[in-house]
Amino acid sequence: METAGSKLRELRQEKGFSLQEVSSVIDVDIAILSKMERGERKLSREVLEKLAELYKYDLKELLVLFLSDRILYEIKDEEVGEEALKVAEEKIRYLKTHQENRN
Amino acid sequence: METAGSKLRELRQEKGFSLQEVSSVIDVDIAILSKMERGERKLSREVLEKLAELYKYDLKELLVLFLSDRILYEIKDEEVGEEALKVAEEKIRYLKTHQENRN
DNA sequence: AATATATTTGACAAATAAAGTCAAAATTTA
DNA sequence: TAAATTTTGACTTTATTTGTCAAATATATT
Repeated sequence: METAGSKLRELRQEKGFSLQEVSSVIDVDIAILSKMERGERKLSREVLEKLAELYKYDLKELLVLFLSDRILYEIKDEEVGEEALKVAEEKIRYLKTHQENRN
Repeated sequence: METAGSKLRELRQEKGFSLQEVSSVIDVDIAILSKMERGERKLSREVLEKLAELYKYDLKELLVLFLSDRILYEIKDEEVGEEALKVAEEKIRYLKTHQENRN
């Protein structure tokens, strides 16, 4: 299953970067990068954005993976997970039509 | 929009409980209950379960609200939120068919 | 209006979780 | 097998969450 981390690893390898190289460019510890790519540590939005830029890859596409990973984490072990997803969809549409996304 | 908190407040009022009463029964501080009902503090699963029992209300239904609130929180300000939801749905179906929900 | 009851607010402390650092171990590549 | 790369784990620091409490506010009752 494709995650933001697995996608980032794929991109890094395609570009031929080592973790060390990436680490020094974006100033994030190698160990953390390694863990983020493998999903052992939560990927931060900040790192995601830096890597999208470094790899010249569409940030939105990565964000979709990133957010769907987080959503999945909330519901993966839940019996009612799918239903919760549907309700969340209804709610987000409601928010959009009612412009209640202030601040 | 209905949230787990607003539903719990509604149920409490229907049953005629005060926050104090609920507080002493389930042993959670009044201030926290007040905040949880209004969404100012994250509702915990533990409290949700205790209240479902106290109010004799379907836990699964409350869980759907609870989880959808959490999902919404992840994506509410995101341009690609809806797309992320759809991808999350695909992923959860994938996990279900591949029984990768081990542990 | 005054009192009692109920709820909300905010400041603070305690507990928990997340994020960062580093070196040794393990793995992969040349 | 040596060099380069990646992974692991222990540890520290920082940030977030959770709990506690009393004062402030709001709502009900008499």
